[in-house]
Amino acid sequence: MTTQIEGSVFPGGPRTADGLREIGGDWPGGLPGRTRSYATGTMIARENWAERQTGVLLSGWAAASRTLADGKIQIIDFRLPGDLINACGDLGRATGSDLIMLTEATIHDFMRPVDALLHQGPPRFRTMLLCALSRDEAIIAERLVSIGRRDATARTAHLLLELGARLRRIGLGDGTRFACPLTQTMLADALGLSGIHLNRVLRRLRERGLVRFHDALVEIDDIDGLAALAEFDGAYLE
Amino acid sequence: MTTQIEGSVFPGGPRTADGLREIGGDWPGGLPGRTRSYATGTMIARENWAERQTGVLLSGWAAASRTLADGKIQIIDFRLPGDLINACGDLGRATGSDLIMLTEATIHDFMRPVDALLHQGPPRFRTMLLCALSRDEAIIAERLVSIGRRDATARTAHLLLELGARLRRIGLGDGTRFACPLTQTMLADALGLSGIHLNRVLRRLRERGLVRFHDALVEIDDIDGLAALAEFDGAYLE
DNA sequence: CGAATCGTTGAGGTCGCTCAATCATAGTGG
DNA sequence: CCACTATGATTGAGCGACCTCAACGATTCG
Repeated sequence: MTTQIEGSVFPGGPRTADGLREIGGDWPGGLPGRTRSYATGTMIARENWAERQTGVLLSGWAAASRTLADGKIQIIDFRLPGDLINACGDLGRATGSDLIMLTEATIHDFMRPVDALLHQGPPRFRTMLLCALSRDEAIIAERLVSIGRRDATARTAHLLLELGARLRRIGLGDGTRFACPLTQTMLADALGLSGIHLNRVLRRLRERGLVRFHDALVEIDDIDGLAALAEFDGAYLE
Repeated sequence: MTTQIEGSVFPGGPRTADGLREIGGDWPGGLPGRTRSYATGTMIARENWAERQTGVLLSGWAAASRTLADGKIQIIDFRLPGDLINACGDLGRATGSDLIMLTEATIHDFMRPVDALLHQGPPRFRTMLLCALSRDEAIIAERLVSIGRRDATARTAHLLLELGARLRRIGLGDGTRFACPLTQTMLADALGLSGIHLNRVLRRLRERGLVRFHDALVEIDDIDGLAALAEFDGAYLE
């Protein structure tokens, strides 16, 4: 599955996010820190976030999630290349969610408390940190609206459109066709649905000619129809 | 209703949040900006967030919310005294939610783009801004988990416990008994439930001896039972 | 081939929704 | 003082979106 994502759909596509380049460009001495790879399925539990774990996801997909006592899982947000990881881990609060690698992934850790980064890093970094945090919040808020007040169909459509738009911004696809290494169960866990029901929702969306999701590939056939169904407005993604 | 909150339940309680004092303490010249009052029900639509509207809620309750095309409302978060308002309004992204005053409220605007505050303000302010943002995100994420994966009863219990804990931190109540100027409909809109169903949920919680909500007052009778039911852990509130 | 994972479909149950009515309280104008 | 209205809480009845349990097919991998 990972191979599919990394290799076949966008063979020469960029593997590095714009956001990362921006950070690196202004940073004295380039990009200090340590880059590490993680295998698919690696989980960093929320108790294990050390203060130096503020970093950037360079490649691959990950998910911030929570697991409840009865085993139910809620994926809070998917992390795509360029997204900050654990932006505020050492400010005194528990991070609150686990991070699970959904593909092979590489993460660049800045190796410093985020507080030091904030005060000693270049001004541009401060702005970026603020931007990244506020975007995270906007994304989560939008998901909250979806889960709280949209039905399963609109909710699903909305998430697929969001993923397409986010991937397009980092050069992975054109917003209508993109590699998506998620299982239906994972998608359901992000949407607050059961996997079985999501399966039926996807079938209906497919039968209506709106979007197909198969073989780790999302193909949006009617982006206007889908956006209308979901009331999707990508402004919150900047 | 507002009088009830302001006057009777916690007659001498602090009206100013700790967080605000912290900001003011380090700020050169005290607390520059402008303080304005708003009447109950005043709404600042998300299109109207000007860049200078970054500020702090000094008193009263407000709600960040979204209204969908069919009229359904989702309250994304309640804003309590000390909470930042529109922390990232001028960073290029639409704020994404309306702000509605749920009581008479006063907001202190810093009257500068948040970017200027970030770079020119005291270092302590940068840290606070980051803390405030990450806390907002944690709160919203926790609500997302609730709405996505907890049933209506646990969801309701969780929110009431959260409100109690947040209010306690700013000196409004002891976590088990606090003024709450919300209607059941508002509570329902924050929880992704219908008002009618929330009413039944509240009745069941009352009959089980866990919590009572009446006359703009929440009284938690069995905080341990309620926390167990909701799997509540207040660590995400710092 | 056996095991594991994922997707797909059917059947039935339930949680939470919608529609509708009633009651309580407060405010308003005559 | 009393209609009249508006808002919010409460309860009943019926329905539907979504869940759970269960089975089965397809694919991959050791």
